[in-house]
Order: sequence, then C-alpha cells, then structure tokens
Amino acid sequence: MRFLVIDGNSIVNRAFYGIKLLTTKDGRYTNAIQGFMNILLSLKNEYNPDRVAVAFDMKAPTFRHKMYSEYKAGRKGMPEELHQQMPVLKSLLTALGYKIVECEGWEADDILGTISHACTGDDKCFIATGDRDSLQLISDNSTVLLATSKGTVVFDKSKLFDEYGVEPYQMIELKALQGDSSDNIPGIPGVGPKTAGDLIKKFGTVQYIYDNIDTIDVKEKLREKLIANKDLAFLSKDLGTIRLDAPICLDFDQYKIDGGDEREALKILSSLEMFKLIEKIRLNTDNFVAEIQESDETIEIAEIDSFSEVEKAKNLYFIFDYDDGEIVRAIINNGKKIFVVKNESFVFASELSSIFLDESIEKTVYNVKLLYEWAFRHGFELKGKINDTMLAGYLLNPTSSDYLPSRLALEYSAPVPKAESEDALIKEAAAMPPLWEKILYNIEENQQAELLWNIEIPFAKVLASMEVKGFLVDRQGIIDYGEELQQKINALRDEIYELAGEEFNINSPKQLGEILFVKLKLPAKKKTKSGYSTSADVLDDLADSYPIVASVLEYRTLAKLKSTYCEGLVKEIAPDGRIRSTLNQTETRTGRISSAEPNLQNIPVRTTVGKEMRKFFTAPEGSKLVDSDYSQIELRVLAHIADDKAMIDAFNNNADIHTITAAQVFNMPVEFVTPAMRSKAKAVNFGIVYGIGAFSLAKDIKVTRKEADSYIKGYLSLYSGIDEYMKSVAEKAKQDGYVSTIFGRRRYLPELNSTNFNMRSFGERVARNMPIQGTAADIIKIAMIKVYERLKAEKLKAEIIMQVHDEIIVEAPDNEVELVQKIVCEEMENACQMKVRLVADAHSGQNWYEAKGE
DNA sequence: AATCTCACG
DNA sequence: ACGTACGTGAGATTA
Repeated sequence: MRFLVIDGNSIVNRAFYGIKLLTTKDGRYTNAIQGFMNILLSLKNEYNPDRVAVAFDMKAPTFRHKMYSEYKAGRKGMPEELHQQMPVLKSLLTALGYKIVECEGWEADDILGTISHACTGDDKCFIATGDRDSLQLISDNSTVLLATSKGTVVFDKSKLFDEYGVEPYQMIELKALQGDSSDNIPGIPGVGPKTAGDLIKKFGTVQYIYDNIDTIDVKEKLREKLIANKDLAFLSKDLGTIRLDAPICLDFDQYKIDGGDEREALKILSSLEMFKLIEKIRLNTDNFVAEIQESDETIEIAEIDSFSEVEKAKNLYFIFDYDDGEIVRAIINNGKKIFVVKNESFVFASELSSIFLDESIEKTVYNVKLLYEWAFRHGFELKGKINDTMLAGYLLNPTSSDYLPSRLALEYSAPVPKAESEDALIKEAAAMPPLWEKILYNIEENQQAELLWNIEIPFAKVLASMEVKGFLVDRQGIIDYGEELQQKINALRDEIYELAGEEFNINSPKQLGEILFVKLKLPAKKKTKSGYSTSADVLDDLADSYPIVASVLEYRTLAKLKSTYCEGLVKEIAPDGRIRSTLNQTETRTGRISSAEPNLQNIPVRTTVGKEMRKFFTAPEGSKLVDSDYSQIELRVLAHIADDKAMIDAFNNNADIHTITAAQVFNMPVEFVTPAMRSKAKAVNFGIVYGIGAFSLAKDIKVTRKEADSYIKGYLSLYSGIDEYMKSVAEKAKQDGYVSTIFGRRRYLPELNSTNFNMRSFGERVARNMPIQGTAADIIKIAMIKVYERLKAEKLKAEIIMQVHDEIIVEAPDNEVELVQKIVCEEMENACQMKVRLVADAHSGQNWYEAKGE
C-alpha cells in the first residue's frame, strides 16, 4: 500500500504565498486552491498512491495540548485572502474523493505522525509538507517530501543523515536544544544548530546528556548553560515532539480515493474558473470523468453525407467547426438527435445556407458573429429567428471567462443528455437544447430579451461585416516610418549610454532602475515588487532636471511606436493590404467591444509623433474615411442617469462642460476661466466617471490632496444630482447584487460584500462606473446597427470598418462622403432619447489622421 | 507565465 | 488604518 499524507496547512500556505493573488472575475480569491491542486496532482502523478489523506489543524485547544497551543497562538493568523479559500478547498477535495482528516485540538503534524506511525510492513508512507518539523517522522516506511523554494526534496533516512548527521528521532533532540523560533520553541539560550548538532551526534539524546551532566566532556560554560536551562530543554523537547496517537481513523481502507461527487467537483472547479484544472484532472484520474451528465437520457448521433438527411424541426441547434473562417463540419441537434455533416461535398454551403434561409426554423448557434462572416463570404442571408448561446450567456453574466454551452449548462443546471462521443464539439451540441431553455427563462426573467435580440445579435452582424472588410493600410509607409524611428532610437540610445557612462538594456526596467537610482543616485519615488519603478509618471518629474531621464522617456515613446505599431502592424497585413482585427463581443465586463490581433483601438493619437501612425490607415483611391465621434458621451449619460439638473442644462445649452464646471467650481464668470482651470475641471469630470478619490485626483493634476478634495466637494455641491447618484448606486447594487445600464445590461458585484476594504472599495467604484460606461457602449452599438441598416437601405457602398468606443469609422466612396457624414451623425445623435441630447461630430479625409479633424 | 510599461477610450 | 480612478491589448524582459 502506498499512502500519501499531506500537511494541508503547510502546503496551502506554500501555495498561497508562492502564487500571486488570483481571483475569479467576480473577485473570489483562488490562488491557494489552484496552487494546492497543482501540487496535489503532481504528487499523485509521481508517487502513485492508493491512499490519500489531507490533514488540517483544528484550532480549539484541548487540555492536553494547552501548553503547545499557547505557544502556537503567538503565530500570525491567516490573512483574509487565504482564510476564505479554506472552506472551498476542503469541499473541493471532498468532492474529488480525497479524505480530509481533522481532529479537534490536534495539529496537522500529529495526524501526519499518527498515520505514518501506523504504516508497517510493506506499507509506504509519503509525507508532503513544507515544514521541517516532520523530518522526525522519517522511518524505513516513511519518506518526507519537503516542499522548498527550490522544489521538492525527498528526505529518507540516508538523506537526513547526509544533511544533519543524525537519525530521524534525534531531530527532536536537536530541537530541544536549539529551539525553533518559527514554532516558538525556546530551546536553550545560546545554543544554536552547530552546538546542538555536536552534542546530539556525540551523546545521542537529551536524556543521556542530563543523566550524565556532571561527567560528559563539554566546555564548562556550556555545561552551566545546560544545567541552568534543563527545564526549558525538556519543555522544548515536548513541544517539538509530534504525537503519534491522534484519535483518528486508522482503517486505511477509508482513505482509498473514491469517485467522490464528480458533479459537485465540476461545479466547484468551474465556479472557480479553473478550466485547465478540469482538463488536468480528467487526464490524471481514472475514476473521474469530467462529463456533464445531469440527464439519464442518451442522445443519438448520426454521421450523414447530406443536409437532406437532417430531420427537420421547428428549432435547430448548431455547432460549427471552423478552420480559417470556413466551416469544415456542421453539427446539428434537432432536440432528439445529433447530425454531423462534413464539408466534403460541393453542395455543402448551399444546402447549409438554405436551412438558414428558411424563416420557419428557429436557429440557435454558438457565436453567431462567425456564422455571419461565413454567410458574408458565401453571399447568403440568415433569416428567421436567430439565437446565440454565447451572447445570451454574456448578457446573463459578463464576468465569466467563457460562454461554451457545456460550461453554461453547468452554471444554469441544464439537464444535458449523454452523447456517446469523445468529440468535444458534439458534446457542446448535445448541451444546447436544454441549455437554451434555461437561458431563455433567465433572459426573460432579467428583462434582457430586447438587449439580446435588438442589440447584441444584430450587432454581431455589424461586427462580422467590419471584420470581413478590414482596414486598408499603407504598408510601405509604415515600414519607412519604422526606419525613420529606428534612426532616432539609435541616436537616443547612444546618448543615454553616454550619459549613463555604460551600455545597458534600456528596455529592461530592472537595469534602467539600477542605472538611474543606484548608479546616478537620482531620487527614487516609487518602488515595485522587484525594484524601482521607472514608469512615465515617475520619470516625468525628473525629466526637467536630468537630461538622461528626458532621453529615456523619448526613447521609450519611439521604441513603443516602432515595436508595437510599426513592427506589430506590418505582421498583420493581409495580401490585399488590409488589416483584419478580431472584434470581441463578450470580452469586457461593461459591454464595450475589444479589438485584438491586432488591437486597432489603441492606435496612437495623443502625441504628435504618435499621431503620424494614423496617416498610414487609409481609404483606397476614390474613397475617403469618415470618422464621427460622440462629444462627451459618458458625461452626458451620467447627467441623464443621475438626473442632474445643472449638468443636463449645461449640455442642452451646448455649453463647454469643462469650462462651465470650472467657472462654477472656481466661482467666477465663464470668460475668466483660464486653460489651467479648465483642464483641472476636466480631470475632475473624468475622475467622477471613474469613481474618484481625492488622493488620485491630486496625483493626476499635481495639486495637494486638500486642494483636490475641495474641488471634488465643490463639484458635488454644484452637481447635487450626481452626488446623490454616486451615494445611492453602490447601496442599491449591494441590495440587488448587480448594477445595470439603462438598457438592462448587468454586471454582478460580489465584491461589495467583501470584508476586504480594498476589494469592497473597488466594487463601489465599479458600481458607479459600469452603468455609465456600459450605457455609452449600448448607445454606440445601437447607433452602429442603425448606420449599418441605413447604408444598406440607401444602397450605399460605404461600410463601417472600425469602432473605438465613442467613434465610428466608415470607408465611403468619394461621391457618398457627404451623405455618409450626415447619416452617421444623425444615427449617432438619435440612437436613443435621453434627457440630454447626444452630439456627434464627423470629419472626412484620405486617411485616419485627416479624418479625425482638428 | 508573470511583471512592467504604455497605447487607446 | 487601509491604498488609492473605470475599461481594454500588446511587447519586452525576466524568472
């Protein structure tokens, strides 16, 4: 028999401190659980035990251990972030079929000792711990697997002798003399590892030493110390001794790893968002099959050659297997049977499209954007009611990490029939019908049906058209600009080496910090985990006084332009000269879209050098770019949501909001507002949207905290509706558990119930910000859908090609430019009716730089 | 793979 | 007394 005994407290501590604080998207900590499970699985793999026990301390002291407990009470308690993970870890372990051993009044150590002591004969015991205390438990049957910063060290008798020169039981004797500060074991004052080691190697035990205290051969001084502290030595020995008689179950069959409760384990793991771990466990365990199986029914699977063999139904559910945008396989579930069709026949596309043209069939898919793209490329329409489990899942909870039908089925307890197949996509297809029923119920319950069918699903089509079209760029222009930048970078590099007096890697924050703050002794302001911070806001303050810092900042700017933008973008250009970014619709927690591979939503614009980049984003000959952006959409949304009269009036009178704010906060007529005052007011306006604090505002606009505080106070007394909103929104969110936009998009905020101050504060800021950012995101989506439909209805060739949160970019033939500008502004301004009017400004040009206007 | 820095709204 | 603004994606370095 092979018995793995884990010191739960010790290993979980190692895991917690060894891994940075991870949380789920809704803010529950998971790092200790993650680390613990990884350690457990790798131990299992390596030692292949057939029995496993995980031992934990139980706090309440018994009489027997009173002394010990008093000493241990000196230890620091667990931090809250770890503490909250403990019950989850324990239920996960239980669900996975591992036995947890706890015993009131006994330390985990004692449980390890008792089990290892009970391993006799052919039994092998492996003790996993991070604590060297347990080395005393080593025997012919027991090995200690010691977790250290350098990895696991295997301690058997001979390894122990090599390291300490003593037998396992003598580890206690050592401790009796030298003590152990981490365990609050006193030992004999003035006796350390060296002396203790010598004494024990020579005399064997503490008992022997004191039995012969007058005659043993030691220095007189030491003899005196020993005599004076005899009681301490025996007390220490007692404290350091791990008990072998804890009253725990010693029927080893009880520790066999059983099946546990697979469904419960899956539930816990997926709620912890540990999807990799689910895979890993499936690989590592024979009796654990990560299969969703809540229904006893089995669904039949048929591989067919033609769509004509699909048994039609009112509702069809589709999973598509894409390869580079082309559908290579279609999996269709009609609720009773699953049909699999490979794309091997020339009629595949037309047969599939005819299903989507049939208005009488309701189609449910996963990720409709990809299907729209496929339809665009093949020139087909999608008609009839379309549902998307991914988009619906995102609306129900936008903080999830994925929206696969199988995972959603778990989250919403949909009874999924068993599909006799190893194919992951077939399993996804099997989950869809029961899942959709649950989703539909929840969407209606949450009043999100309009959001789903009138916004997200039509919007997916707009995104698909944008992705297919792409953004034309001037490849050669970018390459030439890159070379120009490189020249300047080289010159700056040499200059920096000169000023530093040596060559180093300027791109390495570590080396740069070393040069600036150690070698050149510049005043360091901020530190990061691993050294000095060299971020721009630190360097900015030093740039005026130190030329090297100014050069570093410029170097950084240019290096970023060159690597991220020149090199990064050139890699992404398709043969037709266009860049096709992926526009993610389910990525952000607020409802915005995100752009990736490449990200076209962060092309430089704020600096003169950076802006140059936009000259390479172009319209083809005979066309122009039309760029229209909302003016102050977030503040307008805020004015509406908070129903703040002063701000609503300001906007409806077409006032410059920052100037008005400055005039009122600084208490003077608009004409006397200086640019400096306006810019401070602007920072306050921004800060308000983000959930502001005086400290951060002060840092941002470089005024004292007190001053910043008075700006905020003045602001909130001026805009009392906003003050009211900011105060009430977090409170309401705490009651409801979520915040929402005016269109019903939600974000759940479990953080609001956190006992951790920082976490809770974060939740409150999010509660204040998400309805604003999210509503603005909803509005531009509506505007884009309307623009898209209108361009189509008016038979224009112009197409939307990009969106940057409050800005829409359209590529339009020259003769359509004027009309398109008008259409885009109109649709943006009329996207929805609020108490505040929306304003959009459009410009056009041959490239993005020109089209931005200004 | 994690960390730091920086580009955008 | 806390630790310090919301939402993203990407490149370079380091471990």
